[in-house]
Amino acid sequence: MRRRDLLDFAILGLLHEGPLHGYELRRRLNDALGAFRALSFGTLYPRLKALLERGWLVEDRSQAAPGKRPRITYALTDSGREHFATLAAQTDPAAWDDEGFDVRLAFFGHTERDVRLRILEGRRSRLEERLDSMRRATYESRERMDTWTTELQRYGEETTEREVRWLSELIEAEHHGTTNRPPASGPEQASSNPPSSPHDQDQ
Amino acid sequence: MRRRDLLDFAILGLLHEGPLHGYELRRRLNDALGAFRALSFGTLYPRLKALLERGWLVEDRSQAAPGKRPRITYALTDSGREHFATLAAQTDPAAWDDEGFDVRLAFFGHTERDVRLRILEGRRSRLEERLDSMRRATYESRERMDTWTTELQRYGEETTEREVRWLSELIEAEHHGTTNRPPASGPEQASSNPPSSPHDQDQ
DNA sequence: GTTAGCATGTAAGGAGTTACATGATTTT
DNA sequence: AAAATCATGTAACTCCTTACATGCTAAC
Repeated sequence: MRRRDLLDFAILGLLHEGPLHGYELRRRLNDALGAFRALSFGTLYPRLKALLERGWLVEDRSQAAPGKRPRITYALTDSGREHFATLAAQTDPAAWDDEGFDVRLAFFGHTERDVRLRILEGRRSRLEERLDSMRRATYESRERMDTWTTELQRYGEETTEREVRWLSELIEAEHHGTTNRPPASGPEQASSNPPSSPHDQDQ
Repeated sequence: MRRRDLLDFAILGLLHEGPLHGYELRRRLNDALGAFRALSFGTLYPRLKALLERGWLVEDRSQAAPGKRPRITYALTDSGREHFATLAAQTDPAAWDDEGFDVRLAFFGHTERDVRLRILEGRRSRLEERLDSMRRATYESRERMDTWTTELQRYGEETTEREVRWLSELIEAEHHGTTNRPPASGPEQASSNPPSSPHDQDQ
């Protein structure tokens, strides 16, 4: 899944909840998903056009009251749903690198459990590798490091360790969970606790 | 300071410790600095050429034993040192966005204290704004969120809060610190503690 | 001997931001 | 009345990764 597909995946995923127009789509992409933090219209609109051409979306311009700027809403087609499912089933390394992981996680509600587990575990190994190389770099450069470089590296390592712990908790939760696919339909009370996060007590 | 200058800044900064060749420079950029995690040679080498042309660096090909591949080392010129200092004095928003902050922090040893403070505070406000918009997004979407979306947002907020606390500690340390510019020359014992990090006890 | 790491470079292609262009509606 | 936000789009530009090309040296 290359960069481009990731955006497609996110758009198609968001539209599972119902039709949206470009502006709103961008807001969700930027605010909700950690990734695409600075997605611009210059990227989004041309991409929406491409998705239309492939038949994954249909547009609805009927909202345009005469004399008003058209407010175009986009809706998922069956083919688009299918394409999303194909992407959601993929478990290549792109699913767990910095680029893709957040987006994939955001749509775990539409992802099979075994795929979820592979992605979480892939992400964890990736971070563990990174932690190794960070520690090696810290060790190798210990001579020439000043206060801030040291602090930056320390914080970086701590952050990565923390994320590894978090992933381990999510993986644990997946193993214990009974549902394979919690209904993405009915919104659930936020009070529930499946991935259970005993974050503030641990360490 | 745009993207491009940031790479220049990092290269020039690294060369303050002494001449390096391209391959090694890349290793340092990738390993030590959190940013440029995947800087490729296709970016680095052309950039080094550009820095040569501007007179900020000089190359030394004399290491090339006959019949051997040349191992070109790059060294800082006075003009390069000057340009680095100019960049190090800048305190525009680019210094505290996701792109630039880590790199700027990595070279705080060559940065004046008032500049350091402005950058740290700029970064903190930036993150506080982000936190606000994350919380707003969480609130607005509370109806339609499934378990994983919730968890992703919770973790994101927690991570950002943690970074804000970290910055506050660094800012505190800057206010209390007596030295304006800890000697970037003599490598100090890693055991020292200026930005002092009582991380594992707090919260 | 063959793989992995050291070492330098170029060319093409992809991807996305910035800037521009336009205009309505809501808030202050 | 002005400013902010909603809303859609295009074009130019920048930048970077990927793939290619070459060849040495150390380790297994």
